[in-house]
This record gives sequence, structure tokens and C-alpha cells, in this order.
Amino acid sequence: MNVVNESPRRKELTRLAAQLFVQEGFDRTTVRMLAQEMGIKSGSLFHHFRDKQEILAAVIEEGTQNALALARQALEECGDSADERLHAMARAHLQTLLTDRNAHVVALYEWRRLDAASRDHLSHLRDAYEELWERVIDEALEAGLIHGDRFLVSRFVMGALNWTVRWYDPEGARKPEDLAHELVAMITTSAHTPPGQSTKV
Amino acid sequence: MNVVNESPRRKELTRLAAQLFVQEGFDRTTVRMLAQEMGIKSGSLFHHFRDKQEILAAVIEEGTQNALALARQALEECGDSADERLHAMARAHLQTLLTDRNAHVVALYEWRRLDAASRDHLSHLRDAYEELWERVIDEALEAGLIHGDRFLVSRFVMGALNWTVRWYDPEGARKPEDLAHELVAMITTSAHTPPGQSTKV
DNA sequence: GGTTTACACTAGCGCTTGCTTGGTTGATCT
DNA sequence: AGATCAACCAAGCAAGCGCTAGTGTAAACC
Repeated sequence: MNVVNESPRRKELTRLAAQLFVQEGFDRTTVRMLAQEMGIKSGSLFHHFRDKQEILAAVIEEGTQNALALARQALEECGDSADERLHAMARAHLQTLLTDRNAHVVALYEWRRLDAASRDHLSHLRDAYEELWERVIDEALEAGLIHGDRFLVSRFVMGALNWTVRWYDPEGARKPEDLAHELVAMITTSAHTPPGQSTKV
Repeated sequence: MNVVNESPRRKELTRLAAQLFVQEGFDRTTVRMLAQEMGIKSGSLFHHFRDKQEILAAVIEEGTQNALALARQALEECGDSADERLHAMARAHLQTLLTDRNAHVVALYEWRRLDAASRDHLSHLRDAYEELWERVIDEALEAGLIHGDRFLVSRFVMGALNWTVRWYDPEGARKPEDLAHELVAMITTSAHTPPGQSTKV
């Protein structure tokens, strides 16, 4: 058994699994379906993963790691103003949500199918990501860019963003950057800002 | 078979099913588990429901009907101002989300497990509900209470609200009305709210 | 040149699933 | 007193499930 390593083959299989999990749901996706999609027989699957659970964990881990990396990068590359950092986070969030869409949909919908051990491990990853958000929200609060309870605001914002996977159409006219801009405009107290930056109350 | 009617017994069974579906997920909930929770044998279940799918549809229909009724009532009872109507909708939304929590969580997470026929029927119900929201959002836009794209704003708002089922703790200090107030305060351009509470820890 | 490793195969075990069948019960109605 | 009917039960079927065991094979390593 392979199981521990992160072979490129395993990564490819994980990507395919994510797609099937989205299409059918975790429980309805059988190891035989997974194997067929991967072009191998069902028994061969267990060379790459200890069991079906581990495939689910791999899918979610992959997506979350990418999101975390992208968000960190975005924060490093953007300017120092609270406004810019807020935009950067929103843009990064929506970008992963769309490029790694399958993995994130799985993380959203199938989280509870994880066994205790995987859930524990992955929730640490997720917490690390959410901490990034809360820090940026805090900065925006201090800068007077937004107002309200930091806990509630960050929850509302993440809800609004995560909900996009349910209705966003990648083929449509709206681009991820447009969504990010509109979302930030909605929550900042500085009224409607068509082109440039925003001012304060 | 019963199947068509809406006997009180069936309603009670639907309530129990909702609870189990939340606990275990639809696919993992077996008809035997459902039957045991209901104090009957698995075969008897099919006297009340044509098949397992129909139980899921019943759970979701129940929740959505209640939400629709409550929202309509809230809009009738509240004042005419855009602000009041926005508050009323948010409050009503959060109220159903909490009183009928199980049914709504099921609707959120297990929507895709519905067969085509049920999905079609139920999506009409859901559309009716979302139209209420969009109308109120439109009024708020016209009144200058909020700004932005009507489609995006209503999506963001519903996302923020629906996401609450993932983190809201009914035992905690925050009341549904507080959440509603904070949400409305966040999206309205009129800065941080004058009366009552704006921040809470 | 022999051994190890990675990856795939076939065959099938033991168990659970949604659902059906045929029949029983007890209350209500005529 | 007889008929009706919703509500339930015991038993079980056919299909499908995750996973294991054992084997084959080509490339990589010593």
C-alpha cells in the first residue's frame, strides 16, 4: 500500500474523486464508480488510499491547502490599507472557490462524512484560514471601514462568499473580481464607490 | 398506501425524519433507522410514504411552506418603510431557520438527493420565497437604503443568512433579532446604527 | 541477475440496503 | 353484527456495498 505519500498519481485520482463526489455525493459514490472513472478496477483503488474515507479527506485537504496558500499570497502581494486587504481576501476566496470548485463543494457538503480523526486534522487547517479572515476584518473595523461585531461580520461575509458556489455561473458575464468588489462595497460604510478607492464616513 | 394525504401521523413522522436526516445525512439514514426512531417496523414506513425519496421531499416541503407563510405574515404585519420591511424579512428568515432548523438544514444539504420531479415541484416553492426577498431588496434600493446590483445583493444577503445554520448557537447570548439587526446594519449605507445595540460580545 | 517496489488484476466474502409481500389488529361506521 | 380501513408486523428478496486475498508484471534498484 501506498497510502501515506503524495504521488502525482494520487493527486490526479483525488481530483477525479472530487468531481464524482460533487456529482453524486460521497455516500452514493461507490468505490466501483470511482475506479471506473479512474480507468482502473475497484480493488486497485486501495493501493492508493487506505479506505474510502481517506479519499474524502484527501479531496478536502487538497482544496483547503490551496485556499490557504492563495490567501496568504494575496495578502503578501497587496497593499497595506485595510481596504486593499479586504479586497484581496475576497478576491482570493472567490478565486479558489471557482478554480478548485469541486474540492470546496465537497468540503462544504460532505464535511460531516469525515471520521473523527480526519475532521480534527482538517479543522485545524480550516481554522488557520478563518483566522486570516478575522484578522483582515479586525483591521477593517479599526480603520473604520466597516462597523459592527467582529464575530458576526466575519461570519456574514464568509457566508455570503461561500454561498456563491450555489448560484455562481462561471460562464456568465460576472467575473470573480466583480463579485469581490460588490461584496466589499456592500459592507463598507463608505457609500457606493463606482471607480476608485473609498473614503470614510 | 396512504401516500397522498397529510395525516397528522405523517406530519409527526416527517418531523422525526428531519431530525435523523440532520444527524446522519439522508443517504446514511436507513429506512430501518427511521422506523426505529418512529417506534414502528421498517415495512410499516411504506404505508405512509411511497418510498424513501418521498420522505425527503416531505421534510423539505414542510420547512419551505412554513418559511413562506412566516415571511408573508411578517411583511403584512410590519410597517411600510423599506427599513422596516428589510428588518422584518431578516427576522422572519432567521426565525424559521431556528424553529424549523432541522428541515432547513436538510433542505440546504440534501437538496441534490431529491429526484427530478420533487426538485421541480419544490424549486417553485423556493422561488416564491426568494421573490419576496428580491422585492424587499428592490424597495430598499429605490429608497436609497442600500446600493449595488439587486441580483448580487440579494444573493449575498441570503448567503449570509443561510450560512447561520452552520455556526449559530441557540443556547448562546445572541438572539435572532440581534443577528437580523446586525445584518441589516452591515448592508445599509446609513452608518452604524443609532438606537439600541450595535455591538455585542 | 536477483530482489524489491509500484501498480494493476480477478474473485468473492460478509453484510446491508430499499422495498415487497401477505397477513393481523383494533377502532370506527352502518 | 358485520364491514371497512388505517396502521402495523414478520419475513425475506434481489441488488449492491466496502473491502480483502492472492496473483501478475514491468520497471527500478543493488
